[in-house]
Amino acid sequence: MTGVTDWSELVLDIADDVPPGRATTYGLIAEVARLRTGRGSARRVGSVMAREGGAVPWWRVVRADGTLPEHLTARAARHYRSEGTPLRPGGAVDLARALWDPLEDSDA
DNA sequence: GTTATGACTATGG
DNA sequence: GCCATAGCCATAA
Repeated sequence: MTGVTDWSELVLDIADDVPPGRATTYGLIAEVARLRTGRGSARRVGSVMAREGGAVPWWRVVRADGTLPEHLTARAARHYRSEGTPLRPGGAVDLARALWDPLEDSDA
């Protein structure tokens, strides 16, 4: 068991597990959170990240299309470059190569 | 109680 | 590819 008590803590815990050079999506985190707590939505994940995302590698959590909101792209791009995250033209994360599935890794 | 809002997503034109 | 719409669900006013 994880010892996680709050829903938001679970989201942050998953985000913290994303390995460098990879990324996951709001939707996937929401899916895992829903399996483990019975509720959750991508929108809710975004709310948590907006509030407490500063405590985790937030740039590894992207939208379903690999992008982030405009105000975060510049900062995220710097991290991607230093981590070697595969990108697509335009600066979005290349999810075809970089996607990390929390469901796959969650058995650990 | 209802409305508006948000680091979302899927679908259809 | 872009834009609009509809679902989504917790929070704040």
